[in-house]
Amino acid sequence: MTTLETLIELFRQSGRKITPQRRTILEQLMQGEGHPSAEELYQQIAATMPDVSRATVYNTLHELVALGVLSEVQDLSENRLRYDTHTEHHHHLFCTQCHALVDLHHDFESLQLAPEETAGYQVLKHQVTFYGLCPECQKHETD
Amino acid sequence: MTTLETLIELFRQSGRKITPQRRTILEQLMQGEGHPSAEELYQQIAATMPDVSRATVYNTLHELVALGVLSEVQDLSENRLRYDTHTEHHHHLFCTQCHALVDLHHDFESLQLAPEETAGYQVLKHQVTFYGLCPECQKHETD
DNA sequence: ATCCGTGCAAATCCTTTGCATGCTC
DNA sequence: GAGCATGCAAAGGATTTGCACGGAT
Repeated sequence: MTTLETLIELFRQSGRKITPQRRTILEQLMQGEGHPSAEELYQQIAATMPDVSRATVYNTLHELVALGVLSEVQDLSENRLRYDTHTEHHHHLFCTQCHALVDLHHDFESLQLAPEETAGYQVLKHQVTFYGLCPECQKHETD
Repeated sequence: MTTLETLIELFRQSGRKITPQRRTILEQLMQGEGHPSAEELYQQIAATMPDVSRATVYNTLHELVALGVLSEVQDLSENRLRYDTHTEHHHHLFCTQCHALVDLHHDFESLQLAPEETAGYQVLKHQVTFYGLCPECQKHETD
């Protein structure tokens, strides 16, 4: 997780301008807990800043992804993108039924590939996704 | 990988009907190598069966996912779904620049979660994604 | 003063849906 | 023959784009 100040500094240093809209978007992202979609974020921003444009929200999200401080995850159930502020190394628990997504912090040390396995890729990081049923969906399993 | 015959049998046993369209779609999926999107698949089918409807392709893909013989994977660059016929246990190599996706068969034995780490999830399987640069994008890195 | 960022609205792309017809079982 | 699958076209939803105006540096 990055702090708001760091983000603003990052924007400035990359020649981008800090506008009230962007500041609000960054604040919302930093204080949020989950993996918001662009629309959800837009709704939150619009609550305090009624005239924001969806285009501005999308635009800012793309900037953040380009800066590497935000990552996109696909939401298969809703068929849209969600955004994750945890760009540091972490993993996911994914419910195959309701598609809920939970962050998981755990260090798997043994995930190295032999050079001949990488298909020529220069591997920079990895992520493990565990698939299964979340507590809620396990309850409904008995139906 | 499943065989065409197995799939057809699976359709029949689940009370679904086998139509020429579905047969063609299954054939294309089985003989393809990559991770096609619905549209790419539609184009391939349309080459030999000009009147197929996109709706039929989407419909059949959903049936296959429901039957568990096909899995959806995210394509962040094009913002659409891709389909993977390899539902058996395997992993992915993903290029963060061009978003190319390569299958990787390797058994990581030590990927177990302690009960208290699972957030109540009943974990059924896991997948490791390695992020990095594919050979092509490494070449362009020197620009 | 210079540009970049914004809002608006239209456009685009992927995917879903409704309905009448046709085909599998 | 019964009921599901199909094709078509329109609808829906997420995201992108063009453009003139306004604000940050």
